[in-house]
Amino acid sequence: MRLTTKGRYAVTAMLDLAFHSQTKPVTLTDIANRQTISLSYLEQLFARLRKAGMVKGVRGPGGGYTLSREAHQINIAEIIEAVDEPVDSTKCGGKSNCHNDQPCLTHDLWMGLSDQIRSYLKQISLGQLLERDLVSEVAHRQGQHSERVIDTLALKERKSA
Amino acid sequence: MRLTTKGRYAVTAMLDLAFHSQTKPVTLTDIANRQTISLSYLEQLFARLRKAGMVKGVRGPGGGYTLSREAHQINIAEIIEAVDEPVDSTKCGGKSNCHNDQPCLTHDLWMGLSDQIRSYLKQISLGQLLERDLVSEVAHRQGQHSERVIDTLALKERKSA
DNA sequence: AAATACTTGACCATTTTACTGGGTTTATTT
DNA sequence: AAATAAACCCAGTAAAATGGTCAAGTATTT
Repeated sequence: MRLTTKGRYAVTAMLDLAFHSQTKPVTLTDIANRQTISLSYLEQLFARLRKAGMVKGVRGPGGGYTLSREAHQINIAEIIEAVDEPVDSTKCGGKSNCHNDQPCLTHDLWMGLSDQIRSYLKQISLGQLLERDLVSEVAHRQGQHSERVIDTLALKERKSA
Repeated sequence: MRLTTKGRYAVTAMLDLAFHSQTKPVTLTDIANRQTISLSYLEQLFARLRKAGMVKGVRGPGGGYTLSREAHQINIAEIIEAVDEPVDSTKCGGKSNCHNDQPCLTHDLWMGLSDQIRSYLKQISLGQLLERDLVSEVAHRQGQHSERVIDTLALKERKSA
């Protein structure tokens, strides 16, 4: 499990999509404008998200993207893994001749950590992120009330329309 | 909190150091050989780890590096943060004029996740990683007994001497 | 003094990231 | 039917990060 800006872009875009696609598909152009991510980069990311079966593309005017599952059925780990190239982090490439090499031991220790993080992110759904749990937590960190955060989202929706 | 190969290298090297520096300082050359990391790259990493106060350099013949704290007093999060350039992941650079921008809202949602991961890694010490907890967990995943894993470490120590 | 070992800085190749720009298909709207 | 709006596709590419090299130091111990 790697955590890079790429994964953050993907999660950000999915959050935006989950929030705005309640009624109708959302165009990548809209997401690009709201989140200040380049359109073509979003296309790359969504090509992977689509192949991973997390979003559905609707062509033609009035089209865009929608979640192919409910927001609570999509977890953060799978979003990140969908866009992240699976890097072979072993030196030996997983060859079985590597049983007694110390690099592979420490590598395994690291992988153990990585797995812990993955399973943690697997427990968190897009829906949860949007709902009170983390929103209110963030709001608290910012010394705001969660109503205000929600208002902010609604405000932006109108502004970008 | 980013999780990249750089952080993995640092944790790997610190694990090696913690294990081999029980009695005397360990040279970066030794770590480089055992872990197949380039010496110069290790030098870069350890320069940061030293500035972060996690290791001490001992100059002169017989010198090398030692932990400046006990292995149980060093957590994984601080190792990673020591070598990771703190990337400003906000678009607005944390300016206060950004209160109502949605990029900052989703950014904050992401940061909330990131904080969770950080605090998780903060709970895990180098010492724990070396001891039974995670070693046996890894050994279990590999279908081995932990004795065998420990043996592997000892084996390498002799081999590289 | 000599050997060892850390320090520092400049440099560089490769890979990944993030983006640009050109298409093509599909579906809607007029 | 024509225009249009959108996904979808693909080749290229600039910028950044990664991982590494080289060289000239400085400090310490023997």
